[in-house]
Amino acid sequence: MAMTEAPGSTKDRVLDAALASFGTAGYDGTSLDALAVGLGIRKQTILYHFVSKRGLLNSVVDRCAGEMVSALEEALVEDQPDGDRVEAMVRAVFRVALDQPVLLGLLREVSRPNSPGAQRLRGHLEPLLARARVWMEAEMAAGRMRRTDAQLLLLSAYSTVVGVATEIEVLRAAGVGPTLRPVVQRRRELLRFLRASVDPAT
Amino acid sequence: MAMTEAPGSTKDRVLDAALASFGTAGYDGTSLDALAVGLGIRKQTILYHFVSKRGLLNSVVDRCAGEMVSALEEALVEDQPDGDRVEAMVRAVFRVALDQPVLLGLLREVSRPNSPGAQRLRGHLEPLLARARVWMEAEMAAGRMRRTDAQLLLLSAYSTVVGVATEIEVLRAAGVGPTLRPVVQRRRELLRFLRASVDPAT
DNA sequence: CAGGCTATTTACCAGTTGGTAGAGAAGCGG
DNA sequence: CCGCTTCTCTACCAACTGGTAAATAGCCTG
Repeated sequence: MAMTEAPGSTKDRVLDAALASFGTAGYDGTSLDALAVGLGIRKQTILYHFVSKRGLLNSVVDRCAGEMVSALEEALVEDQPDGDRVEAMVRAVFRVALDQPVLLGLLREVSRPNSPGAQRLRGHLEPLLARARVWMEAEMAAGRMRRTDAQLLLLSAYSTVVGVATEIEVLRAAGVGPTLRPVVQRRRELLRFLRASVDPAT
Repeated sequence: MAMTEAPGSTKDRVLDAALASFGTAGYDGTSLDALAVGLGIRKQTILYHFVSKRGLLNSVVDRCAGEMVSALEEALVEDQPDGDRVEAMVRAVFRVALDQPVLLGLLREVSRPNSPGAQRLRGHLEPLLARARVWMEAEMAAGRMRRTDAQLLLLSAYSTVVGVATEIEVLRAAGVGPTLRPVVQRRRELLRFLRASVDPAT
């Protein structure tokens, strides 16, 4: 039995390095040779575990999407009876984003239209989005939420989060430094925006 | 004298194709050979005009940044005395984004941290941002705008616009089709957000 | 028509890419 | 000790990468 793989295993180390490279240099900008050299192993070892470069990307996407989804589900489960669900989810996403900035980089890279892995990512997120949409529509029907296009609203929130990745990097490039502050401000803005879009009053 | 180059010239056709490819496939995902074949010319013709692949990217970035900047400046010039400057600029950006979606793709590609061309793009936009920052700070001092961090606010707006690129593509991938509607809704949201951030009343 | 300039071509290259084939090596159950 | 599986390695390759050198053709000017 293979199990989920020990954290220090070769396979896992490859996944970590691949995530970092895909997230910063992109898929095409990542070379299996360079990846292997950085890990002190041979390229063929990577191919043994993941069959192909594409397979490696798929595995990376799977793992990241898994982390993201479970973080979101935790946030929903531990939710107080009628506490602000939206806030809980936003906080969960931003927590992940701060713990692992590279993950946002990957998300952005993979959100590109014809990007390999885009379809796979969608496969992971779609059920979650569907649940959210259903919930929102129920809230609207009950009058607890302003009538609006749920899908578009979710998409806006999604692209805002992805935008944060860009933002952090642009800030760093502009010499502002990897401060926590802009991210926190951004989260506050996103929350305000969502509340405004959702508030039943007008 | 070379002038600005006729629209049908080889050089210009290369620029168009390069913009499309850089914006969708990315820099590393673009091959000079493929570009040339698509244009029915030889790769060396491209290198003759732009010296290197990097040079080609620089030219593409220059042209796009130029279009964007002049669109923004037009929007500011034709501005009514104290009409909503913010709205005029947002509308200008979205108009460009709708006219040439690929341009947003390039913007996103080039907004990546270590991306080649990121620095060059910044060189183009920096003076514009500096002007905006100065103007905003003057507004704040005069009490016509709520006190906030101008740079961070501008950055948020910027990453939102870049996010729209992602959004359009994700929508299309989700089968929603290249409707105008989500973009319009997004623009309305951005405007609402900016006004909320700017309104002197708390 | 000579001479230079611009534009495009053919020919070629060294380095890198992702990927295949097969050999060892290490561990384990019988 | 054997055979089996799992893992990592060496050796190799065809295709493609961006880029150089040089030949060719058209065009305008003198």
